[in-house]
Amino acid sequence: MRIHGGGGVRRTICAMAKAPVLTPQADDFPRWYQDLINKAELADNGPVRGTMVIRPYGYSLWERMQQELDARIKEAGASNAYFPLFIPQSYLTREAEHVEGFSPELAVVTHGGGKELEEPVVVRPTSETIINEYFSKWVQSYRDLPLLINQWANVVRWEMRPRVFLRTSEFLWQEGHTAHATYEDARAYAERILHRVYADFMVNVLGISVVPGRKTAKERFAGAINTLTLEGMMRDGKALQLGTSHELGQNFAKAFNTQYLAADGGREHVWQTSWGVSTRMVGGLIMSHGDDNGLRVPPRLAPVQAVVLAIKEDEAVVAKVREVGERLKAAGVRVVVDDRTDTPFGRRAVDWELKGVPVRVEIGPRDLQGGTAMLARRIAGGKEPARIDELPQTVTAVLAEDQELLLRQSREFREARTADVATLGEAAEAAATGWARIPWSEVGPEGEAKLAEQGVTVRCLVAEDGSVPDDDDTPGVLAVIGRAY
RNA sequence: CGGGGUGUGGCGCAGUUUGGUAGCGCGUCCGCUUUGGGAGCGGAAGGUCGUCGGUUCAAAUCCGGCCACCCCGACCA
Repeated sequence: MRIHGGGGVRRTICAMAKAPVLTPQADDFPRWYQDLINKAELADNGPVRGTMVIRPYGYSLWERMQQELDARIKEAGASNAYFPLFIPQSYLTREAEHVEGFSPELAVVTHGGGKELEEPVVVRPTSETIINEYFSKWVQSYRDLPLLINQWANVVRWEMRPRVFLRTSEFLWQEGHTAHATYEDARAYAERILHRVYADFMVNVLGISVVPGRKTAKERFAGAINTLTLEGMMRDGKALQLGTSHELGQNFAKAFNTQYLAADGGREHVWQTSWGVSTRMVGGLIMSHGDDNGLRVPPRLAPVQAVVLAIKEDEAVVAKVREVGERLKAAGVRVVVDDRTDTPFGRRAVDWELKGVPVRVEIGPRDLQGGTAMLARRIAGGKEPARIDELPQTVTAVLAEDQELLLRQSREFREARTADVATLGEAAEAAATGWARIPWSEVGPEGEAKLAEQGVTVRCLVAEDGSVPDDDDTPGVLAVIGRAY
């Protein structure tokens, strides 16, 4: 166990004698992940295989993600709506590739009201089809375009190998669906969502240094003509797709006959996009920033940015802790006061550390004399005295600083574990510990298949300057390769 | 679906080889002492050992069937 600050040799030895709170990442990363989810009270497994119960603290992380994303989505012009959970099976079969992509993982309802249904009903794996059914009614004229809709919902995809937050049979997400008059409009919108909604959120709020890119044909969403992605590197060097934005072309428009009357009187099929991020991001957050002491939540996301702890039962201490809590709250800090003095201090300190709360303000009788408190930083590490009367400014400054620090760590970790290579062999080797960048011309669909045999995939294609290439064949396009969740 | 493994208090496990009164750690509850890094001591509750059958004086343990779950290989946000 790591001791913050100048605890001294005696305390260190004492602490080291105890078993670690979590399985260390280096010992067994998946086990560490599970331990953390349990001990930080993020989630439990549900009774049906592949389902999860999201516990209050875990759900509060998701709620913060929703708040931040919802604001950005609305800023991009989309409106929220809600479509049904149940979809007629026939809808799914209308877009050939789409059905093929999903059929193995569909949950199908065959009975209702005690009778066998005439037509089975599918539990939505995504709402593309049902939304398109309605788009075709709503879109008549070019004046109805663009139509920009978003939905917050749960979806079901029967997973063979589930993992809490990363791959569950039911998960929560946001799915955006849009219809545009032109190919160019649709493409620009898919890119806008990728960069100004998703990447902005992931980089500036989650503090994850994601790589935006384009999926290869093999990795593309069933029914899309182009899939854009944001890939994050987890602390075990594996990749996690944190969000996607698709150009659907006119595939669904044709399948659902969504046409509009153009200004010149011609009938045209609409051009569409769809895009989503899910509760998988909670898993990504854990695996991007977590360490052997628990989660580390970026301040801008944190449902609890600071906790003020009363070290021991003492009237003056508890009164001061509450007062500090009020002052931090007034300064705009999301704060919790922990005055549960019936629980030992060490237990509470460890619990908050596990939950990744960025700042802990610890106040005991000794601190009151000097008008100071101990300020422990979860992200930068360390513990230092801070003047109680200056806490609102100090805490605010620390939160801002550590938000940047977390992003910097994420970026440096990813860069350090990404190798520029020239051959497939080297790429596969690099994938053992991280990612490889290799000219796409060296890989191609054949190389991609060969890598897949070793459990390595092309995460995305990027241009040399880091931008997202317009197509696979642009000269100089690089493939980012790695193992993935 | 192919290969491997496990089913024992809420959780994690030992006990099975060689049948003989069901145990340990964590958690929970009560009491006292504690509270500056997962507190200590004392006491308590809680299990028809996955399930069905067989062998036996006696089965968690041996035999057979079934069920469930987990891990590794083909899909996925």
